[in-house]
Amino acid sequence: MTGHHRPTGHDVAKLAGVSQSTVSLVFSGKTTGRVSAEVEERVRHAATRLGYRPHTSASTLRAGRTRTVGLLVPDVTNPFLGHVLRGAQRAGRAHGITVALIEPGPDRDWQLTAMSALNAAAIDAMMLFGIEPPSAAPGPTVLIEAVADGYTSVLLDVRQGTTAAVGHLLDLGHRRIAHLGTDLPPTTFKARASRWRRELDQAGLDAPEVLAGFSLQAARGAAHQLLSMTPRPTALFCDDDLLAAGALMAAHDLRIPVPAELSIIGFAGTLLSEAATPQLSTVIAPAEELGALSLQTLLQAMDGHPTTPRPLPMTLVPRASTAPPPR
Amino acid sequence: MTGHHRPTGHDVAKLAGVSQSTVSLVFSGKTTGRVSAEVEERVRHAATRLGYRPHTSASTLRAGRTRTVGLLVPDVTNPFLGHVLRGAQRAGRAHGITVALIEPGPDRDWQLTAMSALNAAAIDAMMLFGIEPPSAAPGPTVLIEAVADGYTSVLLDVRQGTTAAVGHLLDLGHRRIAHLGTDLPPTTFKARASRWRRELDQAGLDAPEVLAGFSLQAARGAAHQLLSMTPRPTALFCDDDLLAAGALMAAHDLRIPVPAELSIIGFAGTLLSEAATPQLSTVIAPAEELGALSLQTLLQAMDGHPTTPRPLPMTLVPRASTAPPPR
DNA sequence: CTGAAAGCGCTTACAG
DNA sequence: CTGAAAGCGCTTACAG
Repeated sequence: MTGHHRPTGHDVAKLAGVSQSTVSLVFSGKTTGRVSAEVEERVRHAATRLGYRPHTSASTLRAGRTRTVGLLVPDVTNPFLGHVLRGAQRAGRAHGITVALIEPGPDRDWQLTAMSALNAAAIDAMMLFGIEPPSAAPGPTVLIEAVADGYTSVLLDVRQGTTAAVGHLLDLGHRRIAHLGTDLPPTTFKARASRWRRELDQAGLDAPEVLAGFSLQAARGAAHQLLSMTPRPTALFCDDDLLAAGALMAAHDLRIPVPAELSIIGFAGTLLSEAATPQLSTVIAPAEELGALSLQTLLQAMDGHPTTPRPLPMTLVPRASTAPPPR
Repeated sequence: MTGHHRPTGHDVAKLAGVSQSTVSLVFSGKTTGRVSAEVEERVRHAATRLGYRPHTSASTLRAGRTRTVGLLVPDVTNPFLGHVLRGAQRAGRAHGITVALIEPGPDRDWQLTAMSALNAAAIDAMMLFGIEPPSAAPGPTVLIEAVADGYTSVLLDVRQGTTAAVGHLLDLGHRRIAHLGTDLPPTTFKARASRWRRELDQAGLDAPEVLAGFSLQAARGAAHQLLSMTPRPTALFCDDDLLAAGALMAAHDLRIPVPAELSIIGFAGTLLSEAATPQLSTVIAPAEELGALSLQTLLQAMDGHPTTPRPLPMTLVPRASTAPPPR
């Protein structure tokens, strides 16, 4: 808190009997063929004694890189997000990269403001999750679970996940499998809708679809709509566990027993699906892996070796909310 | 991505026909009595034309402050956390402060490493949430929902919240109100336990207590224990909504109808309490307010005006998981 | 293998 | 009210 001015590279150099440049070389890991092992050892020893750590801002200013990337999201309270962030942070740690979580706020201008964090040199690059990208990327950018012209994407295999979910319901014998979707912009939601439709078509079936806002209450309302149709759907394929939880509430409201008279399946595999009663069948997304892969993909792009990783597979987890339809 | 080197204060100065110092003055808001309104206007205009933004690292290096504070937490997937972070970020925005979310990782050394982020000048100060503080603070620090010698704390009024929860159950007529607690270190959990005990004592009652790890499955197991006691508790006071959700699972396992034969009340007011079936009665913590207040308290401490705000009141929300005991 | 030196873009006394 | 100048702590050619 007080006193001792923070040790600098000069202080270390003096103690080790070398120049400040040498200290810098040691700490930036550019030591091979430049600094002898013995000198490096002496420098590290001196640094430890003084409690020296390179000053991030000084190095950023000089080198023009912050070694921080931003993860931009519309809503920091999204339960899925924590896992993605953790995966990205862990992957970043190995490369000395920090991941900053940024919630630009709901309106479009704020989003652009956040993008220009890049300009302000606060971050070197960014990952967008649930945020619509500007028409031209202001810097190295990766989209998570979304696709847009001119951008690199890291994706879940949502089509495969949807097929697994709908297939599970078909296997159980359901014929009226409605879709409780959401109208959020990211392409991931469109993919669920179109794949659901395709699966029904292939089975020669049809069923209604309702799009709801991304909240418990919105989903509850939308599920009420679906469940008051005649004939009533016997199963609900929901775009997210949150929506499935809302559907569960609606079923409860209407005294429709789950799974005896109604099967509900979610998507994502968040805590919500586990905590629900009955526990929700769902399709688990490998969230940490998604975060880690996004970060790695971003680093590759920054190194000038852009790659497009293949979509990550999702895993069907049948639990207590799905069963054969009543007859 | 390409080209145009980033505009600097010099570029703006040249365009506006002033010196770089003047540009700096304008952007650090130290303009009163130093720069005329007319010149300020000219500078801002030029800056807008060039898309100039001050370089954070340069200003950090020179001024010795990053204007970033860290929010350190043991688990970024905690559903309560998002709201705290959002409150802190919003409050920070008004002061030009950025809040960085940092998960040091489970083991003690990492925690110390994270603390020394302060030394690395990445953050000016920090807020600890669910993290045990080192014996001496390495810099300006505020504890959220915890108390320790030599530290400033920002607290929820957990005692009042506990009294509200237990009182609610007493009012409904319950006499065997067990406690499903957790053994996490932060003092907030001890406060719940002792206040629960006091409320029972005052009513001349006694009841069992089990401490569980902070997870759905641990809570489920602990609730099994409580619910297999004779006589069986008619109500469960749970330290958190997550634990209450686990208790709900246990009741479901044992075919004990909630709330007809068992009342369950949670703590926190997260999405989980709303999404549960039946919806959980709980005591809502003002999470965003907690985050905002923590940040303000931290800023005050950094300005040399430490204050200890009074604990934030919690709000009882009776929902569908509590009812009079069976007779 | 090692060091002297320039300079990244700001902030802040200081002089006028 | 405005400007010239020093310097924050690094990185990185460059010279030896």
